[in-house]
Amino acid sequence: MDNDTVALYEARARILKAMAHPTRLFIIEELQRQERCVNELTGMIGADMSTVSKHLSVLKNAGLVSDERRGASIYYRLRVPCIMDFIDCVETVLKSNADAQMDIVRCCRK
Amino acid sequence: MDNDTVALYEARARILKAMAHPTRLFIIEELQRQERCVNELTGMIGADMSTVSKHLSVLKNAGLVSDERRGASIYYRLRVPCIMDFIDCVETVLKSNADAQMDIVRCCRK
DNA sequence: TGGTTATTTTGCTTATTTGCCAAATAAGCA
DNA sequence: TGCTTATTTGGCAAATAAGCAAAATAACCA
Repeated sequence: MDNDTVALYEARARILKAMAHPTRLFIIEELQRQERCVNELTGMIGADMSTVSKHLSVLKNAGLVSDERRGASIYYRLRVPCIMDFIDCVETVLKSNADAQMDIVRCCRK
Repeated sequence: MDNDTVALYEARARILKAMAHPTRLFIIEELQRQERCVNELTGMIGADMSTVSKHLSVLKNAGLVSDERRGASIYYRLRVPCIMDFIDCVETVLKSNADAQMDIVRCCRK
C-alpha cells in the first residue's frame, strides 16, 4: 500500500474512532434529535462534566459536531446527518449476530 | 440512563470499535470485493501475519466477517454488506471537513 | 511419520484511551 | 469589580489496544 492509500484509511479510521464509544454514540443520537449544551448532556449521561466536554471535543475534532456559544452556554449540533444511517447498519449487525447466536443455541439443543 | 440503555450503546460501540482501525477498514473493503485468506491479505497489507490474523479475529468477534477453512487456508468474507454504506458516509464527513478547512483558508486570506 | 505451509495463540513492550479531580478560562450579572 | 454559572484544560492513574516474535495448531503431502 502506498502512502496516499494508507493516509486515506487512517483518515477514515479517525472518524470511526471518534464514534466508537458508548457515550459518544449517545451524544450523536441525542444531537441528531436537537442541539444541546454540555450541561444538558451531562445531566442525561451522569458522568463528570469534564468527561462529557472531552467527548464533545473528540467529536468536534473529527468534524462530526459543531458548536456555537450563546451566552454562557455552548450548544452542540450534529454536522453530518448521514451518521444516523450508520447506526441503522450497526443495528443490522447486532441483529444478525443475535440470530447467529440463536442458531447455535438451536443447533446444540438437538 | 438505565442499564439496558447503557448496554445498547456499549454493543453498538463494540461494532464501531472493531471497524475503527486503518488496517481493518482496508480488510473490510477488500473482503467486500472478494473473499480472501490471511496469507493474501498479509501480502497486501505488509504487516506481520500474526498481526493481520489478530485484526481478522477482532472483526470476527464483532460479527463483521465469517471464515471458512478450505484445505490449509482459511477464507474470510464480509458478513454484513451494509457496512460499505458506512464508508460512504465517512467519506462524506471527510469531504465536509475538507470543505470547512478550505473555507477557513479562504476567509483568512482576505 | 516427518516435513511443509497456513494460521492462531501467547508473551511482552509500547502507545493510546478513559475518567476523575483540580485549576483555568469565559460570560453574565449585581 | 467580585460572584456565579458554564465549559475547557492539564495532570495523573488505570484500562485497553497494537504489533512483533516465538511457540503452538492444523491440514496436507511424500
